[in-house]
Amino acid sequence: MADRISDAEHAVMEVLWRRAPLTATEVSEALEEDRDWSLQTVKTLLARLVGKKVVAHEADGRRYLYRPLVVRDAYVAHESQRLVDRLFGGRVTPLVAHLAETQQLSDQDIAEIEALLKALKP
Amino acid sequence: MADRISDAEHAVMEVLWRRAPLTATEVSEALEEDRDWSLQTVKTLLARLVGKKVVAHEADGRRYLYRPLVVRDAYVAHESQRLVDRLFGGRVTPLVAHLAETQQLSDQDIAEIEALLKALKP
DNA sequence: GCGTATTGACTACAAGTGTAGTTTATGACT
DNA sequence: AGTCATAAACTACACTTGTAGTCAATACGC
Repeated sequence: MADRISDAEHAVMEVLWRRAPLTATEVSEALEEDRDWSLQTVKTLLARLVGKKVVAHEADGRRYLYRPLVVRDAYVAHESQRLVDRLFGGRVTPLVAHLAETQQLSDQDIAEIEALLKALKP
Repeated sequence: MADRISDAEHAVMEVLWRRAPLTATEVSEALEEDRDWSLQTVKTLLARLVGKKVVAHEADGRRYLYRPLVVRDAYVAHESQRLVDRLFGGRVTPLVAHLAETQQLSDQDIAEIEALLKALKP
C-alpha cells in the first residue's frame, strides 16, 4: 500500500472515491469529460492500481467491479504532508503564509479560516 | 520553463537556492548529508535541469558554475497550487481545514496563523 | 614533462508512466 | 447457430526518472 499513485492513476481514484464499485467501462465514462483516454488506457490504469493494492476488483459475472482500498482522506493527508515536508520544512504556518500571500485569499476565505481556527482553540 | 522538476532534481535545486553559483562538485558536497549520490549522479541531474531551462551554467575556466533560473517562491507557489487544485478543488480553506485536523496544529501554530490573517485584513 | 585527479560529454539501463493495440474468450442479438 | 460486441489478459512503446559508468580533455603537483 506504499506505492505511489501517479497522476493519471489519481484521476481514476477520484472517480472511484466519488462512486464505487464501478466497472471499467463506467470508470471510463466518468472520465470522459476530463481526460481524453481510451477505454484500454483506463483499464491499464485500473490494473496498475490493483497491482499497487490501492484498488480491489471483484468478479461480477464476466467483468470486474472496482472499489478503492484506501480512503481519500488518507491519500490527501499523505500528499499534503509530503508537500509540507518538501517545501515548508514540515511546518504548516509557512504554507498558510505563502498561500495567503500568493493566492490572494479573499476576505471570505480569511473569515472562514479564522472561524475554523477559533473552533480548534481550547 | 514549464517542464516539471522531479524529486531528485528538486533536491539539487534546494542546494542552489540556498547558495549559488556553485560548481557541480560543490553541489554534490552540499548534498552528501541528505542523499547518497555519486558525483556523476549530481552532474546528470544538473544537466537535466539545464536542459529544462531551470538552471543556467556559465563556464568558469574548465568547469561550470550553476545557478537557478527560477526563484524558489515561484516553484513553491506552483507546486502548492497544483496540490490545492488536485486535492482541494482549488480552494485553500479546505486545505487548511484538513491540515488543522490531521496535523495537530499547536496552539502556537494557531496563534501564528491568526496573527497572519489579521494582518491581511483591510 | 609526466602521472594523477578533475571535469564535462556521452552512454547506460531498469523501473515507472502515459497511452494504447492485439488476442482471446464469452455473452447478447437476430 | 452465427455474428457482433465486450471484457479481460497480454503486449507495446516512447518518455521520464533514478542512479550511475566510461571516455576524452585538461589542469595541477612534483
